Formats: sequence, C-alpha cells, structure tokens
Amino acid sequence: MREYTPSSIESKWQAEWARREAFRAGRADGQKYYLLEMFPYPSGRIHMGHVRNYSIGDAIARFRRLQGFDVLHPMGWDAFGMPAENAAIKHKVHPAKWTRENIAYMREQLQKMGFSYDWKREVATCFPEYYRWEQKFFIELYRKGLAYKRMSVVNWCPACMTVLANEQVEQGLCWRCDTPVEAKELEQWFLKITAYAEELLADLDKLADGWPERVLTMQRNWIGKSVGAEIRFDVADSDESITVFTTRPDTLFGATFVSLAPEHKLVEKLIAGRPEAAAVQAFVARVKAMDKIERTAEGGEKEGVFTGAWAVHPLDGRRIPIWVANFVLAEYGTGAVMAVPTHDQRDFEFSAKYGLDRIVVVQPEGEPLEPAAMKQAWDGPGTLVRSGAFDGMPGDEAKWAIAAELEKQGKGKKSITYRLRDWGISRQRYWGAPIPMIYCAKCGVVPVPEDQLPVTLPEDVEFTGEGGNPLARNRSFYETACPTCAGPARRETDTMDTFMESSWYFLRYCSVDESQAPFKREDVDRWMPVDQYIGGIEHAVLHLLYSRFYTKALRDLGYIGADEPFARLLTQGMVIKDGAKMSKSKGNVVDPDELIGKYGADTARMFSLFAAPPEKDLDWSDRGVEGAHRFLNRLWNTIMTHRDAVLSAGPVQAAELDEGLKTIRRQVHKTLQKAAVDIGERFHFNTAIAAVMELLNALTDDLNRRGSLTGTAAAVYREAFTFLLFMLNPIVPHVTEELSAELGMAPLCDSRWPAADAEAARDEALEIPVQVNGKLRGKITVPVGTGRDALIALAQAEPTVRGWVEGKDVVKIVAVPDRLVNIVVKG
RNA sequence: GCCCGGAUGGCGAAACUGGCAGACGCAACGGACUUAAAAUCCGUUGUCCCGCAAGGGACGUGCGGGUUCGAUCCCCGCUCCGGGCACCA
Repeated sequence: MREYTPSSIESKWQAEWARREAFRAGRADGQKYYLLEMFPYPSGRIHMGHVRNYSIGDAIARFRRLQGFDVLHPMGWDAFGMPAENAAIKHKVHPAKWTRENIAYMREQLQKMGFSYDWKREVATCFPEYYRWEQKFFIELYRKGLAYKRMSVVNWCPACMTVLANEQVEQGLCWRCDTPVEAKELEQWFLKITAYAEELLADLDKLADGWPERVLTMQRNWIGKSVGAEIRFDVADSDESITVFTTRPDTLFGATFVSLAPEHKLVEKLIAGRPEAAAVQAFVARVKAMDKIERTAEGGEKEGVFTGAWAVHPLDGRRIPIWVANFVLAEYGTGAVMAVPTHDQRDFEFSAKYGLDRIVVVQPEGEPLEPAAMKQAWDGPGTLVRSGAFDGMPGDEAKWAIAAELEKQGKGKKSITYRLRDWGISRQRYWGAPIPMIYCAKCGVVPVPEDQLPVTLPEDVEFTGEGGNPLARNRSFYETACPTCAGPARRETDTMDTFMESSWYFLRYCSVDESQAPFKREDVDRWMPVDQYIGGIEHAVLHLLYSRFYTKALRDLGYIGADEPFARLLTQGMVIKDGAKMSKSKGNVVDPDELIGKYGADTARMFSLFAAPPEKDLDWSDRGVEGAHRFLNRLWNTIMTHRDAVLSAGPVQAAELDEGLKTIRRQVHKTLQKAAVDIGERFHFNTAIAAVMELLNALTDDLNRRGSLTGTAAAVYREAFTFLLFMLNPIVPHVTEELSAELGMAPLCDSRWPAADAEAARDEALEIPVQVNGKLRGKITVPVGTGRDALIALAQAEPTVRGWVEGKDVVKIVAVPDRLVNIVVKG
C-alpha cells in the first residue's frame, strides 16, 4: 500500500489546480461570494498569524465553492510602509527591491500552503498602476473640500531631523539615537472623515448582524457622539468671549469657574500684562512638554493655574474665574469647559485641590445635597434648584429648556460633538504614494492635472535615515512647473498614510486588469460588498473605519453604489506560544516553512483550525501538530486499506441495510449535516473536525469488528469515505483530493457538496436523562417524539428513579419531549 | 483611572436557544506487536468517598449571592488575567 507522502501529493495538486484554473472568479454561474482576508504587509516571511488567518479564509472559500457559489478570493500586498525604508537605511537596499523580493518569497510560501486564491488578481499597492488611482481620488476629494491642509503636531527628532511615528518614540526618546523627541508643528494634509461621523455611526446598525458586537462598540466609542450645548461666556472687561461645550447645560447655574486647555488660543491674550502671566506661561510650557502618554498616565493628577481673568455667567451675570487646566483637551469640543464641581467629578477634584466654590443646582430625591459635606460629585438625576426660572424642572427637561433660552438670547445653542478627529494622511517619508499637489508662488496650491498622473517615486534616492524625507532633498522630483501658469513650482514631497492603500484595495480586486480607471463600475457592482471579511481584532477601529469612510466618500464621488464595504466580519485571535504572542523578540516563533517541510501544508492547516475556534487566541502546541498529522495518516491508511473493496461497490440500497449498517450510515449523514453548519455557518472548524474524528473512530471500530468489506457494507463505506473527503476538503484539500482520486471520484475542486439524506440521518430512539430535584438519577431510552405523558410514565417506572421518589410527595413534573424529565419531590 | 474581552480536568477545548458538564485532541498510565525501541493498534483517565466486585454516592465550570423544577449559560456584587485608551466636558 502507498504511504501518505504530503510533499509529493501537495505539489502535485497545487499544480493541478493551477492547470485547471480551479479558483478563478467568474468561472461558476452561481451566486457571487466575495471572501477576503486582510492582505499582508510583505515583511519578509509569512508567520503563524498569516497561516491561521488564511487557513480560516481558505476553508470558507473552498466550502462556498463546493456549495456552488462563484467565489472571489483574491490576495495581494499592502506594500508601502516604514519597514522597507528602515531596511533601506540598514542594509542599503532600495525599498522597491526589498519589497519586491519579499513579495516573491511570501507568494511562494502562500502557494505552498495550497490556498485557493485567484492569483490572476494579485495586487501590490506600491506600483503606480495601483497608487495612481489613489492620487486621482485624493484630487477629487480635494475638489470636494474633503481633503484640506492645516497645521498639526508631529513627533520630531532634532538629531535625525526627521518625523517619527508613535511607535518610533520609546519613552519620549527617538528609537535610533535616543534624543528626546520634540513636538513640532507642520502643515499637513487631512481627510475630512468627521463630515461622515453621523453616517459612520448610524450605519453601524446595518452591520449588527454580520459584525462582532465588540467591534461595533469600539467603533461607536471611537466616533463618540455627544449631544449637548455650546455656551458663550463673555470675558469681563474685554471684547473676548469663551465658548464652552457641555453635555450638561442643565447644570449651567452651578458653574463656578471656566477651564481652558493649555493650548487654547485665548490664553496668551487673557494673561497679557497680568501678574499671573509668568506662572501661567510656565504651567502651559510644562504641560506641553509632557508627551501624550505621560499626560494621560494612570491616575493623572489634575492640575491648573488661575489666569487672573474672569468670565461673566451668561444667565445670572456672576463673575467666575478663568483657569487653565491640564485635563482639558484642545482637540475635543471647543477646548474650554464650564466647571461645575458639584455635578462633575473632575471639576469636583479640581475645586477641592484649589479651594474653588461649589453650588448645588441638581437636587436628587431625599436629603438636600450640602456642598461642603459632599465627598464626590452628584451626576445622577434630580430636580433643578438655584437656577432662576428653571427651578423645579427635572434635569433632563431643563437641559433643552436652558439651551433654548440661551439660543433666544444669542448666547448659545444646542450642539453635537464627536470625538472622532479628521484623518491626518501626510507622511514625511519616501516609501508611500506621493500626494499629487503642486505649490506655486503665484497660483497657490494646485492639483496635478489628471493627464500628468501618476506622480511616481524617483528611483535615484539615497537612504541615510538623516535629514528627513529623501523626497524633499531630491531636486529632480520636487522641482516642477505650475500646471496653471507654467512658472517654477514645487511639488508636495509628503506621501500618503498607508491606510489610504488598504482603504480601497478590495475594490481594485474586482477589476484588477482595468488600466483606464481604478475599476469597472459593473465589476464592483457585481462583487461588492465583501460578503465575508477576516482579519485581526487589532484593526477593529482604524483600518475598518477608514475603509468604511472611503467607501462612502467614493460613493458620493459617483464611483460605486455600495454604502458599506464589508457585510460580515470575522476577527480572529492571536497565535500564542508559551503564554505570549509569537514574536521574534520573545524567541517563540514557529516557522511555517519548517512545519510544511516536516508535516506538509495539510497538517499545518488542520492544526490551525482544530486547536481553537477562530475568534479565540490559539495556543500553539508542537504535540498538537503531531496529533493532527497522526489523524491524516489514519484517514489515509483507513481509506487505502479498503480502497479496492469500496471501488467495486454499487450505490447504497437503504432498504437492504441491517441495524449495524443503518447505525453507521446514520452517523455518516448526521456528521455531514453538522459539518455543513459548523464550516459554512458557524465557522467553528474545530467542532467540525472533532465530529469527523468521531466518525472515523466509529468507522474504524466497526471495520475492526467486520474484518473485510463486501456487498451492502462496501456500498455504505463507499458513501462514508466519499462524505469524509468532502467534509475535510475545505480544511485539508491536498490529501482529500489524492484520496478521492484513489476512489475514482472527480476532483473535489470541481465537485458539489453532497446532500445529506434526512431520512438516513434520523434518530429512531433517544436516551433521555431523568432528574429528581434537578439531579441526574437515571436514563430512559424512548422513540423520538415520545409524548409528555408516556415520557413521565416511563421515567417513574425507571428503577433508580423510583428509589429516589418513593415515600415522597411529587410536587411537580417537568417533561420536555426529546430532552429530559425532571421530577420535583418534597419530604 | 476608564473601556472591551476572558476564566471549564494535568493541557488545548466541547456543551449552538436555560436541560446528561468535560465530546474531540494532547499528555499520562496499562496492554498488544517487537530481540529492543520508534511507529501503529487496543484500553484507562475530573476530584473525593463507600464497595472484593457489579455498582452507588458527594463535590465540581475563578469567588460570593440571586432568579429557576433545572444555571458553564440569565441578574447583582467581587477577584484575577489579557487587550485597548484619547481625563471627552
């Protein structure tokens, strides 16, 4: 008998699938199914996280094909990014070369895994054929007012003269030279994602069926809608005024001071010429010097300083002091807060520290609140007091009444604020898509004309890691002519955030060969939205939110019809080994190549899917891998041993089967039903595999008893083996193809999932537990569908049960047909 | 500090809608085959107690309560672990 040799089987079938173009989208005439896994960054080699992610996706893709769907299952490369530039600096290799070589190597690795991609649709984002469309989108967004430029703070290393990403800042120091990182203001490009805040929030409801609840929650919190009011406080003895945002306009009469963010524009004006000026400036400088992490550190101390200026309460005319406080954020709301110590905990703490006034204006039921005796702020419901005309009004009603009054007097209005901020896309780096804009001294900011796109990256660049963006030092790149006046002009040298590429790659896959447009409308209309998207939970907010925004923006530019890119989302867990995420620094990495070399791709796929359900973290175990491999060997040996007997068998004649064969066949058909649900609906491959293992165990037991296969038994086993191969095919495609060929079947990649025979799968009898007072005391075997009364009678007749019930009062009997009987007794 | 998850045998897990807790796999132990080992095959395996045995009982899903005939599952209050964070007015 032939032995199971994964390496020869796997390369044979990979070649055969390629020859047949088995995975080309548009081949079948079934309903479309767009299955997408997040594309990888070409870092050099694939890791176990990739193996897991793509094994999950491939099992679904192959199952859908078996079901007759026309499946689009593409793969590509998120190819721009910092590591390529770092490699260029370190190893003196051009980012383009480095990236191209990595892609070639990783593509081969993925092909060795036997993933069923339509490789004709491969996309790499670093090529002009891809990013030229991104440049076109950018210009159109600019024309629509959705892309704009403004000053913004970046991490700056004064020694390297370069901008650092957050991840390049380690404890406030530059990762390369340990110089303290500075905050530096640069003019940068932004996309107005905030214009879509309301739709991005509202449409999360449309995703409720297909997305994990926690991802929806995270996105909702990220968008962070707050409904409240903007209120204007005039500055006493001045023409200036301060607008605050509050979600609690009902507490307006309790405001005893105003707090400004250290970055607030008015701070300088307010302190000019006052004795407090020096102290305030020192405080502002100190807060600004703290990096973001420090400023928001655990248990952060609330600190502030009085400006010397006073504000006038908009409704009762009281003069209240204006402070600068470290916990007020310039980017949120208006950068200014009205402080109500009695009803806001932060203000309460602040007032305690600096001895500021407290006035109670919301009185809960019961004992009146006494400001001096309060241990913490009261932010619960109550009735208004000391609030002039609004006294006696419930808080939630007073909120809008006060907002309305302010609006009438021109001192405020209802307002909605989002936490979401615009998307900064400028990167002062080489290895990205150039932002297609030109600066002319005469004409200002001018987009690159469409017929001059793409703006491509120059090749003759040196990477030293010093002196900032190489593009900004490359004269032949940045020197250009103004498209409007033809005078000398300077090209934008910033490139785009790499999230720009990943925000629309799923559209490009739909018509990857199109050269006149980013994609064909009819292709996108056919395939979009992605029916199932799969990737890591770490992308729960940024990538998934940017893609949603981009989809809506492209819809409004007239490119597509879809509102949402991803109908269903599966977030898979991390791959863990020895209690920690697999990573080079921890030295607990398992190399996929080694694994494939030793056991074959099928074993790697099988273990990845068997060890845990997709959404959970997967604990790597070398022993577990061996177990998976043992199973495949067992499958191989069992089928090959009985191949000849089964090959000569005819179809199953259900009427001729004895009880033993009927039982075997019942489990075969039940398992087929379960596998279809577990693989196709729940994506719980681990339980599907467990059920198949149970089936194989049962078949083996039966075969051991039986000795050899003849007649009707051979027919039953022919069907059993056939079904086994179908059930396992999405998970271990190579070995199942080989075995199906041995059994004379058509290639599985061209076959359809068999229909389970409901009659054959039907149970005749069931074992039902009998409880007494909720504790298991016996079991009865009854025909399926036995009614309540018969069930109760049988239960009471069961000897053990009788022993527990005898001499006691039966209070109640719960009987659920086909489930259980519970007899409740007393005494 | 806030937000989001999680916790079930020696280990990974299962129990899908409130109905037999621990399927399946790993590890361990015993046996068969072998000169021997590996591989393979067969069997045992939640903890504790009674029993020579067949068998039976108690306990058991992080901890403490609650709802229910019945809770791994629902509710309240905690502990620990993991991930995220932007003091959000």
